[in-house]
Amino acid sequence: MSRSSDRSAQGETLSRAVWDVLATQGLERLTVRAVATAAGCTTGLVMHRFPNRRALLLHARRLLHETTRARVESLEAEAGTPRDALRAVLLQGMSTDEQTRQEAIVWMGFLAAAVADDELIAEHRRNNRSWRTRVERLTAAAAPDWPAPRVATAALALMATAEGAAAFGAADPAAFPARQQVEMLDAALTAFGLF
Amino acid sequence: MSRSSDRSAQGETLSRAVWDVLATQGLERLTVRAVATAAGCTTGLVMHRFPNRRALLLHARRLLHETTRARVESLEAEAGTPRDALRAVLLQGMSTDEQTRQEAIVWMGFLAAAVADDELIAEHRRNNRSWRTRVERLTAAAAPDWPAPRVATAALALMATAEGAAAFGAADPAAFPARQQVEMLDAALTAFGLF
DNA sequence: CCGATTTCGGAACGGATGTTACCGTAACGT
DNA sequence: ACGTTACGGTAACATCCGTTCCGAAATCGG
Repeated sequence: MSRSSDRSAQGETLSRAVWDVLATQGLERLTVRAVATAAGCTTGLVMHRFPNRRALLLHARRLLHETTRARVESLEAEAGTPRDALRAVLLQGMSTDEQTRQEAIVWMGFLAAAVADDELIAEHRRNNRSWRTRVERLTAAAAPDWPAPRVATAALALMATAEGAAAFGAADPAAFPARQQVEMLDAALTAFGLF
Repeated sequence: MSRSSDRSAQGETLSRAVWDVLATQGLERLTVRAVATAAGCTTGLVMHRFPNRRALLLHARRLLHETTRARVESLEAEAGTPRDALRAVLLQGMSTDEQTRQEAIVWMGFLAAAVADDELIAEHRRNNRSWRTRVERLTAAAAPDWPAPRVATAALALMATAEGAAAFGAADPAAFPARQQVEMLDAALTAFGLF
């Protein structure tokens, strides 16, 4: 990494390195040295950008949320109908290609790391609740005449379905290929009357 | 741990200690010493029972699968109807009480550990595929007149829903209490015409 | 162009980790 | 009762970890 005064760009590079290590080597090998190597710098730079390892992870976690939020909002804007928006937003959270599969692995890594980290678990809960609010809003838009409790239950079921599919596809892509995940999502949307 | 010649019981005690540490301290603190402390013994015993740390984790992973398999078969036997069996079996895989919530956390820990461990990921895939076969069988029994593809898709959706609910409830039990998870499962079963 | 200041590499340190070797001791056969 | 054996605790080892520190290099102000 060449010398640069753009600190936020460095934070992003390092966060990407965190994702890289998490996706390819797992949480157990997510060391400051491994992140530095993946970013092409030394531990010195990492520890000058972040006060400690936990802050590095927390920043990477936040940037992951911000990145997916931006992608989701873009998908939502591009969608023609509310039902298309709901489907597209749920689909991007599953393991349907190498990109989303790696994100699912990274997601799991952060979740496992959050067990022993108050700030990480708080961050996860904040983000996941905002994710839930979004899915509920999209579900309500896709079924405008539903009462709120029905919307909430269906939204929760769809969230859980996508999350589970992401985990399955991430851990065993051969057994849960993209096509099956898509068919499953469409079957769920159809079953709930949202497709 | 008092001296005992029952090696398999020790293996079970140590595996339980692995689950304990995984549930309360997370994968990052899952060290041989932490396991020994949780089991009330020293590292010496641990390393006499298992050739290395990986073998310890693998054994604990296998025992977890065996334990849940036994519980699931018991639930299946006790159920009055195929639909009750399907519902009960799915429900035990979610985070509806402290017991199952901890299991979900442990499950995630093993999954995160499997990223960097060939044997663990192979074990996970084996177990998860057998789990899938079971849910498909239960779904077929609950809807005898469905064609196989429909059974497979619905079973996958239900598995994913339960898995996602387990993850949500494990990470944020306040936001995803047992009642909401049960309502969600029942809504999904109803939507698929299996309740 | 030069001194001051920031930025970063890289060595170093204390501590933790997986693993090994060793030693006391309880259990067991004779 | 006694020697053997297996078992488990203890300590040590090499390595790796997060973090600190200092010097060098780059950048900036004049």
